[in-house]
Amino acid sequence: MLSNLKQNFSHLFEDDLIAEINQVGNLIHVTEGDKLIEIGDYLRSMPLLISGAIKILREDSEGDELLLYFLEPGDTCAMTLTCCLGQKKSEIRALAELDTTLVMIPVQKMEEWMGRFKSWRNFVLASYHTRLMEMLDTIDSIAFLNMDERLVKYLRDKKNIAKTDVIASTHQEIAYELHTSRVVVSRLLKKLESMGKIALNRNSIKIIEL
Amino acid sequence: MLSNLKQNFSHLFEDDLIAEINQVGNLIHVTEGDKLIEIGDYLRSMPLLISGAIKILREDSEGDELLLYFLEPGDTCAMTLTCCLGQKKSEIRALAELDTTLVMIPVQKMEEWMGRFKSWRNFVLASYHTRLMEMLDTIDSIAFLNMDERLVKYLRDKKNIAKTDVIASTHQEIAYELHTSRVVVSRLLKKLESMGKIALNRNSIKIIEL
DNA sequence: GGCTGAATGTAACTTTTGTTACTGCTAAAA
DNA sequence: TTTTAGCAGTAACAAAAGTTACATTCAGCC
Repeated sequence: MLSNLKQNFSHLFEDDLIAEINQVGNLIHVTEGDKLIEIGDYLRSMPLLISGAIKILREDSEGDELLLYFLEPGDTCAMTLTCCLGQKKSEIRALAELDTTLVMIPVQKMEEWMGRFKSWRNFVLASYHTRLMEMLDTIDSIAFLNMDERLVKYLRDKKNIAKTDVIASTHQEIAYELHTSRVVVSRLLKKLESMGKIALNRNSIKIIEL
Repeated sequence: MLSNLKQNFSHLFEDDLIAEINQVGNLIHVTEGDKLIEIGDYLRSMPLLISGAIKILREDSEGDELLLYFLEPGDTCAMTLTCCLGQKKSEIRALAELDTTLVMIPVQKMEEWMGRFKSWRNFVLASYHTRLMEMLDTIDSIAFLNMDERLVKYLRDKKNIAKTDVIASTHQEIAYELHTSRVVVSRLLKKLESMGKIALNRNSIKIIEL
């Protein structure tokens, strides 16, 4: 575990802290599609992402979803931080977007480290910063962009996260994450295809140039 | 200033910290409509809200606005926190919604206090928590609600912030903050009036029952 | 090979939101 | 008092998004 940890976090944490994380952290692997957090869960540990990607989703009153953002290696879940510290229920759902490896840190430790390690404090604050910025970005998208532009952004994000030009999603799945309907997604995808920007196949979309 | 401080923050901070805030903090008053932060500003101090209210706005590429949320007494600006610590430009605009009193804390102090005062750490973390929750709420509104519901929510919020049933805004102002057009706002307000929920007057809206 | 269920394509229509254009009203300035 | 600028009301239309309904295609299974 140490080697993996260092790869993503050594530039952030001093060796002492890395060693402690190595001691108390719990290394876990999850597979694409696995659920990590459900809305309403109480959380007792926070994740440090070693590899893979996690998607964070919000749910409306009808049970429909909206993709908020992705977590990538080196990230932690800011929502979890605040939930742990405040003993609050989770307001979001977290699913593995890819096969993912993470280190789980017990709440007590993260509180203790806030006092002991300046680098930990900075990491936690920086995490909040990036998360607030991601949320702003999400707000920009849904408030300022039309669905066709949001779809293009979504495809770009997916491509960057999975590091591949072929996105393995159905139109229905995309519709869920953008909080719209399958018909709308099909319509707009077709338009993108006719513009030569993507190629459509059953269960997958190839990005040509976006 | 001490007395004001204690009123809003004494349950959060130990006396030592209150005393220090009293020493290094800079008490300022602003009038409704005053601009506190512009997009792109570098921030060198963080505000603690004593009285009044601040509205936080986001801007799109065309220069149009969107109301994100309000800050109330006892709050601080989470965006400012991250900007200060990360030496980043502000991503938001802050305007005085009401006549407002705040204490400005220099960046160096807030960093120092993070190490020295547990209560300060908790306050900063709790601030991030509430702000993330507010942002989630904003996302819920724009992603899941129709304009008529958003308008109702907006009017309720305004009423609660100003603690009055009469909202002194033009339709144009409301349209800016909801990122829609004046005609749409007029239309929906008229509908609310015909349902007996509000009463419309020039430059003001009286909330009857929402 | 034929069956089946999921995925996709598409037309037709509705609803919601945004836009344009013009009206009249009101408060404050001249 | 008259003028004027900003505010509000509303009709008519356009665009974006959501809905319904049905046809077609495809992969995997029997």
